[in-house]
Amino acid sequence: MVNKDEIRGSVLKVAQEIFSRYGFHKTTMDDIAKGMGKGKSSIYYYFSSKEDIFSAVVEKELSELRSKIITSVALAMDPKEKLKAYVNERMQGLRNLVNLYNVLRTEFISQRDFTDNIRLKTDEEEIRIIKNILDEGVSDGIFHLDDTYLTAIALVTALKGMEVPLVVTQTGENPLEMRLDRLLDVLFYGMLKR
Amino acid sequence: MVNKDEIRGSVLKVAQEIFSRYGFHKTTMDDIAKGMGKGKSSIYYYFSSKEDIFSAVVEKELSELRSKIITSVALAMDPKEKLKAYVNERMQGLRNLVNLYNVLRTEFISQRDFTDNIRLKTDEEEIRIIKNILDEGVSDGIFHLDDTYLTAIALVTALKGMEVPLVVTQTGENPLEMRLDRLLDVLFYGMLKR
DNA sequence: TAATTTTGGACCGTTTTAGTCTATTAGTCG
DNA sequence: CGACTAATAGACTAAAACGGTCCAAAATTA
Repeated sequence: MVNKDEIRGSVLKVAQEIFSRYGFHKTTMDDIAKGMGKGKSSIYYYFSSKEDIFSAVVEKELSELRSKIITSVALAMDPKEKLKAYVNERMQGLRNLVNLYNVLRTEFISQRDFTDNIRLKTDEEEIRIIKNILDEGVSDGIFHLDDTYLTAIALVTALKGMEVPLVVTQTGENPLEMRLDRLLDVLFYGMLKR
Repeated sequence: MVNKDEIRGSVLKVAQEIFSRYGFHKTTMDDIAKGMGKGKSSIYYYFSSKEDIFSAVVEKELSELRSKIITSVALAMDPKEKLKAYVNERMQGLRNLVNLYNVLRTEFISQRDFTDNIRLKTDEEEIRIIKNILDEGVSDGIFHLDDTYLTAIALVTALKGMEVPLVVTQTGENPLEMRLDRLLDVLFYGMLKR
């Protein structure tokens, strides 16, 4: 036994690439096995099903983004900087996640349970993180908000809505960044004014 | 009847995009039909088979590249400029063709007849075009060549060989252009030197 | 209205697919 | 070496997806 987790990791690496390229349904277990240079049975030795691999890929991507965001936010000084850091990190991670999100959106429409579970978990976590930042800002007297929870929801919803044009306009200059900056300006204006 | 050829054209447009994204085998007739917002039967009303559509896509792409090259070459003044124009146009068209060529290379290894037919036809046409340019240059006393046919074959072979690294390094700077320029220099040097 | 073009949907035989089973190899430890 | 375990390949199966057909119903044209 070399290292089971290590091989599991490289399976996920291979799978992530193929999944994000071809989508869930067009990716076959044989594709992944071939990408590993092994037989299909070997893959089933490390994972119990195709969905198992896919969930693991999504989870891995999410947790990587999560930890990046957390450290980046922790390093920022005041709440305003933290929020900016959060949005920046999220935008970076977005590019990696876009394909997977896209897969979820386009391919699991008929399998609602699966999608909704992941999306719901993600959304709630994001809302919580942003709400914490906003709360901190409010108690510091920097933000002026009646309801930080609702504001966090609005921000997350806006961010999610922004993913679509990113998918559409993958090449050339990226209009998302500009729009997110504008959004941020508007939000800051709303929060900071009087 | 609106215009049968028009609809055929838009089917090809849709098919070209899906084929070059997913490859031949991973593209289903239902994908193409869905891309057209129609049922599968409608597609079979305009085309007789999946391979029929694929061939038509390749042919269309080739003829577009062909006419571009021809006009560009015709506009150039002397044979040296014509050869340069040819290579430049071919490089441009290459980017559109790369995916399709890639599909042919990677997916039709087991279906030799199909691939060889298309490749052979293409090669012979390219060789003929280049040979004509070289002949013109020789009779004008600009190129010094013993066998323009063999030289044309060498050039086509070289150009074809160049496609592979283009596929591999699609993003960022494109090493192909540099290498083609070098190749052209070398060829010109060989042809022009006393 | 009648004739023709175009379409959706059910359908069919075949191929591909996710997943299983088993036998075999490679590696470890005493 | 020999016994045990980890890891793999490959044949296999049931179910799904696939390319392609058929036909009746729209939609269009005349």
